[in-house]
Amino acid sequence: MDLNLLEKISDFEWRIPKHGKMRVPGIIFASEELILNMDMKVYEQVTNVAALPGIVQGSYAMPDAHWGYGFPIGGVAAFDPDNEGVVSAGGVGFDISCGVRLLSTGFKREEFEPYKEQLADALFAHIPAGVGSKSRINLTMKQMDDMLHGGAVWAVKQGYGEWDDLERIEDNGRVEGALPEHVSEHAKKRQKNEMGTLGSGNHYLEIQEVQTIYCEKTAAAFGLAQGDVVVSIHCGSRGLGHQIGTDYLRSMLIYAQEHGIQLIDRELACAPIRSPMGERYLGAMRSGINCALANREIITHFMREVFQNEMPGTQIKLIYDVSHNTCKEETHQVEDKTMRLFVHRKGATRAFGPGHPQLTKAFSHVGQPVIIGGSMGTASYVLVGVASAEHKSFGSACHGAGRAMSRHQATKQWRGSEIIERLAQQGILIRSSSYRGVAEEAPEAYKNVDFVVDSAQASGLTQKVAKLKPIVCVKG
DNA sequence: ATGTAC
Repeated sequence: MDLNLLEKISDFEWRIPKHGKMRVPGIIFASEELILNMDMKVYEQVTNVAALPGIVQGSYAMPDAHWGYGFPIGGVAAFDPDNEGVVSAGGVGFDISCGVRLLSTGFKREEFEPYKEQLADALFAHIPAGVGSKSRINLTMKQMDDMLHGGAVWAVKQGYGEWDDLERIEDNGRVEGALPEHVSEHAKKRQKNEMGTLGSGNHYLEIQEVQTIYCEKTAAAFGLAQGDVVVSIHCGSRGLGHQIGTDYLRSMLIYAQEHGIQLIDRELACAPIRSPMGERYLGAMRSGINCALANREIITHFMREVFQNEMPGTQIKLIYDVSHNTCKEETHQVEDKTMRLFVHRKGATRAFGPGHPQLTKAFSHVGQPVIIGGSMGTASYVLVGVASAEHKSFGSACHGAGRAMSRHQATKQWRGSEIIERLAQQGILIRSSSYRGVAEEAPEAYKNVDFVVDSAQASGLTQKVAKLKPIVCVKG
């Protein structure tokens, strides 16, 4: 991206001044180096989003931003429902409520070391992963609707997961306002036997070691100490979310045509929040969120079964579960006004600071855990929400490393088998059904997650708590 | 991300 197009606010905050059809400025939170390496497409997409009806305050890009469908991945935008505000399927993303959860195993690295090979094999055997992976759970259409209403709460009621998990999931494991009747039959059929599956792409289940602690007090509040063995699960709403995105993108395009709405980019198809189309999408999207929350809960259950078999007596506790592809109705302060807004976070994590009324008791005094999934074989981070993010980004932070290179380009440059061998030499075990998938996820195909997280902290969006180093990675 | 193109 050309720095000459931006106004520098600080070393880590840059403004795209309002021009053309923009209703608000664009703001990119990143170091000069990250911005120089960002695609011009990010500039275009942040600018296009700024022109959507009802957008409030700014169109934001996080330090991990890259080119996405319509909205950039790493994009945050909030809309006023009472002033023409819209909801956009491309603004949520196709993998609705894709997210990461972090769990503690109670083991230290030295205790775990002798078990790592057998755990890697058992997890890979027990948890379905890869393109089109199928589950041993097969839901009826009635059960699908119950799941879409109930999210992780439904999963726990079915015997997958533990009751104590729920208060450690965003929205306590289930969002209100899901309307499964607005999810197509086709979407539900695709998902019937995909509950508890990892999927492919950048999704994974990883066993990690807490390598560095940046803030002892917050780490202790989260239940993390140096040398602890933890598990991260990164996945979303699988075929269901994707089908909802596909269905509503088409419907929103037709809606725009019928209502004479001019779209700068067809990929930004959207509908007013206060319209039948907007309400139907929101109801379907919330069903997608519940599906992803249930999916991560079921995968957690399968993972706990594996630990129970291989290391009997293990108690695995959920630390937190965040989503990073959502649109949520939230209360925010805009200048001196309190507003109800619909906040799109696409490849961006909610990051509420201490004292935020939506946080559960466990985190109300310390701030929300923000879990950053790094790329395969590289570090992940645990961050904490800070109050300053509230007025900067509607309480949002980055979500991962962010791609630096397309999947196609990555497969031309690396071979999966070589990457697995190289990581094995570093003591990192990869288990995957697809060499091509591994090549697409080569560490070098991503931005440096350290730089992304440092930028997020320096720009006042979040604070570092801990750095996690991979030990075992089960990939799709 | 995705039954990696209806």
